[in-house]
Amino acid sequence: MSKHISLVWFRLDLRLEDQPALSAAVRRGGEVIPVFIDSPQEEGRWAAGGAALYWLHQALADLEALLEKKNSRLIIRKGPALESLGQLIAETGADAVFWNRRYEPELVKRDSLIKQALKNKGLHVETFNSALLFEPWEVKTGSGTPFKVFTAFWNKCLALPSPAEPLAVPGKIPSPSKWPASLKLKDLGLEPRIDWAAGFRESWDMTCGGAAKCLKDFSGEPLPRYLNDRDRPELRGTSRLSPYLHFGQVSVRRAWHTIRKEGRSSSGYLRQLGWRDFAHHLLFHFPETPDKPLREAYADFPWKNDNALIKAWQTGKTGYPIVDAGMRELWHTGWMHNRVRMVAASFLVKHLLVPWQRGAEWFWDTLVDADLANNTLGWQWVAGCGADAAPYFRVFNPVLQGEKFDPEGAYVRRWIPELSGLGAKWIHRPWEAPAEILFSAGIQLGKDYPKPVVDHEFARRRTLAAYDTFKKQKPAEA
DNA sequence: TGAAATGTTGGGGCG
DNA sequence: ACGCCCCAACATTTC
Repeated sequence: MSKHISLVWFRLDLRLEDQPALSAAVRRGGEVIPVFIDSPQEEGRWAAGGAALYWLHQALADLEALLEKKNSRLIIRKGPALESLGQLIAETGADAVFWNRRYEPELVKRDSLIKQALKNKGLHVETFNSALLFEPWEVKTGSGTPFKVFTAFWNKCLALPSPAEPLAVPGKIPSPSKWPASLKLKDLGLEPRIDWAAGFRESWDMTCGGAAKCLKDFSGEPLPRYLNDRDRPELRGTSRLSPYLHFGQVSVRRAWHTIRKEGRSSSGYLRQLGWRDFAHHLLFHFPETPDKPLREAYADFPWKNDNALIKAWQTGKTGYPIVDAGMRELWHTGWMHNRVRMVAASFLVKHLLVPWQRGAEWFWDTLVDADLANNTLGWQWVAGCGADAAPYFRVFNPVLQGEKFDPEGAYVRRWIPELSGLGAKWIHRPWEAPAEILFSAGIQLGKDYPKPVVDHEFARRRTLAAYDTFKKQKPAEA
């Protein structure tokens, strides 16, 4: 009997620690061939956007380096996944394929077809959970249905057996006698032609080492202060783990156990990891939600699609400092503080009445942590049309949110330098500042910084009125 | 994981 | 001393 040859198909699990597919292949014995296949067309409308592709490139470069230190390699291919795997199997004589599961609807369908096709060819195929604390189908209500309310979901999760301890990095990854051909990472063209990513590089170490450092740093001083500081965008109060978790550069089980060891102060952050699982739970059970509201009646909401306003929002020129600061942080670093995400998203949907899908698309293209489950949950939550959503009539006041969570204006001043001459009293409402204050701050409103694109009070009443009309038309669902 | 409008309470100024 | 009013502070309701 010939020896085993196993393919390990890397996807959003670009690490060696707690990598169940890799560990299973190593444990099986024989040769192990790590593979990455670039096949964006199979992810359909929600193939990774620009910011995420940039990160993906760096993450793959890091994974190549980590594998080479283990005297292994990463074989890179491009094209339909099944075809690419089939070619590799033919070239190498592989008799097994291992991978970790993904939960995006297009990929669930594709992967189950691939699994069946490979099994039909007599291959050994095994898939694993590498991305979640709890699999979407493990968590069920008493009547066996998926959860739609987070707290109930999370209580149920906490009653289940705790997620497993992370697996160690394999000691050795046995190489094949002959490596199959591989593309160069550069050949995938994941990086932009024009280098717009300087701000990303300043802001992030996009490697597994960077992920480990991020987790370690957060689990120290910031963690006990998390519930106090997480809403303060000028502080480093949040974990900033989201891109690492998305690309699997740190295992969520590693994060879970590291944080939990810190004791009682950890539950607030663990709950946030719970929201991440909940988002995947919803995406898996309600696969239409990236494009359609979970509460179907909202499909008929009287949205507006004003391209000039959308552009103002995207470029951080709405005239509301907290919104604009967030949108500029996003553009520069590929990330936005969560509190500001809520405010900026709410502004697009409720002040400008732009369909939440437009916002989801922009975040999808610009966030390095763009994740279909989280993005979908977040936008439907803001629009009031999703599971456990904010009621539609809950309209964030961008001035009050700014004053509450950026009381000194430090965050606004950092991202909107043209306002840096204003003090805390006016920085979140420059249009109300006395003329002499604006003058001495060197600001000509409407020139250096825009006047508000819409009046808050007007917008608030308009959105409530729209909701009211709409609700009457759709009494059954709203 | 709101904000605004409305309602209630209680202290103090003042006739 | 007492009632009245004002209004800030807080609570509740409504959107």
